[in-house]
Amino acid sequence: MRTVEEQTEIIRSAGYRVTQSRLAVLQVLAQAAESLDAAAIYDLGRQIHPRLGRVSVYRTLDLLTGLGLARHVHGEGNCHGYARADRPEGHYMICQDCGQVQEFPCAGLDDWLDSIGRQSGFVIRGHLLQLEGVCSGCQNSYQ
Amino acid sequence: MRTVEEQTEIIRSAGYRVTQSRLAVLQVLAQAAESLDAAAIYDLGRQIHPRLGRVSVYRTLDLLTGLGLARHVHGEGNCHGYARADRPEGHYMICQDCGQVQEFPCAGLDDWLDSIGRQSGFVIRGHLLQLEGVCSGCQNSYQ
DNA sequence: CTCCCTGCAAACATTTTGCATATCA
DNA sequence: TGATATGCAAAATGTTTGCAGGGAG
Repeated sequence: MRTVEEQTEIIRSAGYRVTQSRLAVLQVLAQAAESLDAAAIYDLGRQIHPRLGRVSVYRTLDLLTGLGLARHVHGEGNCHGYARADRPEGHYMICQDCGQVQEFPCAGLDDWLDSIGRQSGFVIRGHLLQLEGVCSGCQNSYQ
Repeated sequence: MRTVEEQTEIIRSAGYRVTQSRLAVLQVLAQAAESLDAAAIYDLGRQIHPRLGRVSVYRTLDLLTGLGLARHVHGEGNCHGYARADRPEGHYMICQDCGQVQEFPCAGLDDWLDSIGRQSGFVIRGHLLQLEGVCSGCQNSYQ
């Protein structure tokens, strides 16, 4: 889990400025366990930086996505969500109850994908594996 | 691969009417190998049924999705795409070259998902596995 | 001090709703 | 024939662009 300071250093060393707007979006994504859409990031970001504009949210999300600090979360429910990206993209679990996005161990997946590719004749260049279910925290809260 | 006739029978037996608009959308999805967004379905559908309206495209896609005859295709490129659905949803491959969407054999996936659930404490209720790559047809055309 | 980045407003694109009419069963 | 589904128009929603001013380096 990268700190916000480490993230700002990535922005700076890529030649971009570290601004109030960008910091606000970074902090919102860092604090939120669940994935958020642009509107939610805007609302939460205004609590940190009241002058934040919608436009900067979109532009910042593009920037962060390009730098690998954020990523899209797709799916039936939240098609336009964004979450911070710390690890290799492509695998995550979304809790249907609390909306939290978490990574999961993916040992063995690449081997399985290789065999799928061989069977189907498809050259696999990338994948998106998203699980939906209930996280351990929400399971406990039902007791 | 269900025929359009079989699909219309599913619509009819679910208590819905088989209309020109719904037929046009069905035929567009049946003819298109790749996933299409609402605008593309509208354009192509008008060639079949010129009086087709945008609204009916949206409403028909909702209906077909509910009946399991169509499904959303998400992903970085085409986040709002729709494709016909013939088999259990959740697994498909998208060709980065021609845009074709195809199913792939998913033997062993459920076992793997079970082990992921056990390791992570996550109760897995559904999954979305989307592979991106090059289909065998497009590989051949490079030769 | 300079240029990048911002926020506002407006343009633009996409999806949903209201309602009178057409059409399927 | 009667209820469902349609298409138009307009509203609502979500995203992008133009531009003058502000803030990071």
